[in-house]
Amino acid sequence: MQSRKKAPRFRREAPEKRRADLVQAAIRCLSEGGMAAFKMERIAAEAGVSLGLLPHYFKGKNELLSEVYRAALYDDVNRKIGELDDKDAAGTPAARLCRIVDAIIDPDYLRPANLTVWLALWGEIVVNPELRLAHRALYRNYLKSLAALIGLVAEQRRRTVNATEIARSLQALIDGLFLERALDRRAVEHADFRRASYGFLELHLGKLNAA
Amino acid sequence: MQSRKKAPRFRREAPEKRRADLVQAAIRCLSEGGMAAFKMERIAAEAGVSLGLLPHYFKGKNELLSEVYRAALYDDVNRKIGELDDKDAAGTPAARLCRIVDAIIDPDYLRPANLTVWLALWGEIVVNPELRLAHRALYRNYLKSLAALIGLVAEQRRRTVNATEIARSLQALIDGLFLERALDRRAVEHADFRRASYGFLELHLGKLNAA
DNA sequence: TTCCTTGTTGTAAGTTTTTACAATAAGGAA
DNA sequence: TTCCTTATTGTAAAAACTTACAACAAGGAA
Repeated sequence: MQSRKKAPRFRREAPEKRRADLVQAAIRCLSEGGMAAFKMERIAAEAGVSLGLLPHYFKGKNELLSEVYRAALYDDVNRKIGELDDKDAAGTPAARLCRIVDAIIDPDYLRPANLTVWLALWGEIVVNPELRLAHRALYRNYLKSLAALIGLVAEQRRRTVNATEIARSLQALIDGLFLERALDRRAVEHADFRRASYGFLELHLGKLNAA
Repeated sequence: MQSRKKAPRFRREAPEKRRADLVQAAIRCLSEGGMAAFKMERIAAEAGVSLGLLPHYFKGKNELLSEVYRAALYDDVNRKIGELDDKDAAGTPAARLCRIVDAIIDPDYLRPANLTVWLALWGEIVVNPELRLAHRALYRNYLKSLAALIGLVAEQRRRTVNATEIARSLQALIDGLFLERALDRRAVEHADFRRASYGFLELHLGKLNAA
């Protein structure tokens, strides 16, 4: 009676995959409803599993939140740092800088839904000492690498600039526009990000060959 | 026996004053612990009243949050709009612009604790349709006024600029630095705000006589 | 096929937080 | 002073949420 073979009531997943799925589901919840939507039951539903599975994978809400931070911000920023610090990277420093800027203002990355996640995490980072320390170390590292590359471009062009300050202001400008976009989707187009960020950089470094 | 006159167990306040006090207490909670600290009992304690008083003044948590939004952001931005739109304001347009910029980067205003409140409210605005609509109307209005003043300065100086874009980028730059400061208090000094904002404006409008 | 490991479920207990309300008393009015 | 209005309290019911756990079953191993 093969046709009577009952369908399994649930699917057993490899722990690593399930864990990653749960984190992704949590991120989706954050992007839809901010911290208010970061509820165990909702996350389980979003992942298509029962509530009872969560404590099996995460000791508590806080551990899940840390994992979300790691998956959403940490890995992302670290990828940029990796690219920034890649000494064997192809192209001139200016070309590498353009690649990084393009990555930072990637349209897919600047989705308002994505900023909803950032806002929620920032709101937590500011208030959670553990996350705050981790984030500071990460972010300083990132800005340092960005500043180093900017300094390299300036050096090649025989320009004297405050690379640290330019890097910080560039990131601030982009974050600020990102925020405006999240609060008012139609307020900022992707082209605005390009004009603002490249415009700002070129004021200090001269023409960059943006793609 | 006058000396035996028992001390009152509580003080009766005028409803308007008590209401305002409660909202201020809520803001203080937000600034200390973000949305996680936006709890009825904690707010009552912060205001020095009993938990039971809150439902007497606010139909629910959401109503209190709206009041907080009004008190913390709405009034604040409206004050700036009022100053921006004041046709009888003293001084040249450039001087007025400097006054506004100084107000935006007021050290007292840029306290990290204050940004904690903004972060919490932004996180809510993004997710709460009612707040979002209110905030958009308010903010567009603000940027429009700021752009108008910038346009006026440019006109006087016979410069052709995209005032709307400059206004938006200026605010984005400041917001972004504000955010960095909140996440890492020592990362951005007040002088950095001055240099960044005036530097940015002067690139487009020429020298401004910052105080 | 049968067995065994462990991922998964359902439920319920425990905890925190919000909301409701009857009783109390502050403070002005008469 | 006495009375009256209503701001305020204390408590408890209700709701929302997290955590714990015993029982079940998927799916690979033998």
